[in-house]
Amino acid sequence: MDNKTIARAFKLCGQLMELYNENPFRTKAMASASFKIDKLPFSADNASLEELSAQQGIGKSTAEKIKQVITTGSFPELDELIAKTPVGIIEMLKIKGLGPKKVQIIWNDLEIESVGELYYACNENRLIEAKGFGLKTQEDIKKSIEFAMDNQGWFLYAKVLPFADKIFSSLQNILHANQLSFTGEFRRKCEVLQQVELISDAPTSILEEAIGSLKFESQIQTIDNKISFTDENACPFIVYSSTENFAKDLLITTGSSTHIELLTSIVNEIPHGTDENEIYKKLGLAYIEPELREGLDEVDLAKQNKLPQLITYEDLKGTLHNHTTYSDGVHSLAEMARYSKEELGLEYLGICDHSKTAVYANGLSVERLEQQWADIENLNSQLAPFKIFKGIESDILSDGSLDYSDEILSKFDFVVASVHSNLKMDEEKATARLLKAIENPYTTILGHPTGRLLLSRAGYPLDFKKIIDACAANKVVIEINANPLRLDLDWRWHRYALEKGVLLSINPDAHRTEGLLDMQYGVFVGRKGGLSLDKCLNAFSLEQITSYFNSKK
DNA sequence: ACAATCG
DNA sequence: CCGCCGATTGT
Repeated sequence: MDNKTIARAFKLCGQLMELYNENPFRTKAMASASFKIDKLPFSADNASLEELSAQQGIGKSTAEKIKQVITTGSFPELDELIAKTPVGIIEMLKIKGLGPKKVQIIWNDLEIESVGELYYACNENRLIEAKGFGLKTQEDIKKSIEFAMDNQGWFLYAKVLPFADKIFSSLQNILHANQLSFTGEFRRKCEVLQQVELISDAPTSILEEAIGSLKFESQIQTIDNKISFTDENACPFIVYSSTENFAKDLLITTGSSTHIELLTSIVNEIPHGTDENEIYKKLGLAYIEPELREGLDEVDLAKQNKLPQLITYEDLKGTLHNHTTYSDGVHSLAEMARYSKEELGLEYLGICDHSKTAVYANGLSVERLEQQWADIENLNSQLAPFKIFKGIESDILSDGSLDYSDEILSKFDFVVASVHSNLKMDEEKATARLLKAIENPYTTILGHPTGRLLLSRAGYPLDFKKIIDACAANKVVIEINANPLRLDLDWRWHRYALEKGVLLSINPDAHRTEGLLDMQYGVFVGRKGGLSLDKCLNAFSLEQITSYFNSKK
């Protein structure tokens, strides 16, 4: 179990305690325990009680509760609170704009106990009757509920990946005599998906037996050649039996419906073949990587044999945009650097802690910046030829300006500019704000352009063409934020950016050493977008990127 | 710390 | 009716 999941249990406990007006000191302690667990520099899963309680702010009783969460998923106090609370009330706490105080009013005064009822109340204009609620809040809550409803049944790729891999390897062990492959959205590496699909050339009866032998709580259903069940996140899994022609069925189930339509506009019936390569060849096309089979321009490109050579994880030579304990990261500068150099074999590391306005994230004052620079220079002499670049994740302030004076900005090797505050903007305002930041001569990279959090928060609307055109004109690189919750810039805009000559950068936005591994997710969506290594800033060698940064100055 | 909202 | 304070929520 990861620290985030444990932290969530403590957070919920704190919120429920507040909902029932329990002792505010105990409530605060619970909330701070949650924060603390989230920021632990090691996995609580394999830490001892002593190690845990040695942490500032975690006592013996919290340490014991942590262990209980790891083994049982909860602890007695939380269980009791959950037991006396309707599920709908707990769901409300997850809606943006609703905290314990507001939910208490909704429950007690309006006697609403489910998110569905709450939605009706918004539509009937009844929410404004409650104290603390007005028209604006009602609209925000309504939008939040609608966003949540739209995302029902969708799952984060990264969240289902571990379970999908587990199923795959278990099945492969049993079905070693047969072929087995992921297919569908999962094989296309879609950032969010509705189901994980697999396909095998084993007959249904054998597949059924193999799946049955895995240990599942969920029910297994078989219809024709499809076997379905759900995983612990309630994500549906479908396994197809393809006894007839594995390669053809794999191809047909992998591509999006538009991709398949484009293929069937070439020939009525997709031909058979020993593998996908041969089938594409029969269609007069170059082999199309699964990630690209979305029905954009890939079929045309394959026809002209102009498909890009897609980037791979191994192509990445360094990593930009990462945090340390100087701001809100959990690992020190030295730990981040050593991990990048020794564990990942990278040539360089860009450090971009938060700028001074991001106080909630411990953003750096000019004094602390200077300390960090000295720290970096010291480490650089120790770790050479490995290089740490002095960067910053500068807030784009409400008026579009950056967060330090030009004099300070000029001292960074590079600057990632991103929006963190005042996210509620219309398209015109958001576009103008970003344009101003892009036109700032010190901006090197535009960070997470839309501010979206997949399945949790919509980004602000943008005129993407204007933004990308401005990046081209001002030679600003656009980030592919590789955090699996962001994956922003969205891959659907990569092609346009690349056509305009804009470079992209796969940035993990890591807040701990393992966060650097998120670059893999960035590579997946970069491949969907058609990114090749020569257009990816952090696929540049140390020498190349050094001269790139210098040429910008 | 700071912004938006509300009474 | 305007604008300030305190509370709530999010970043």
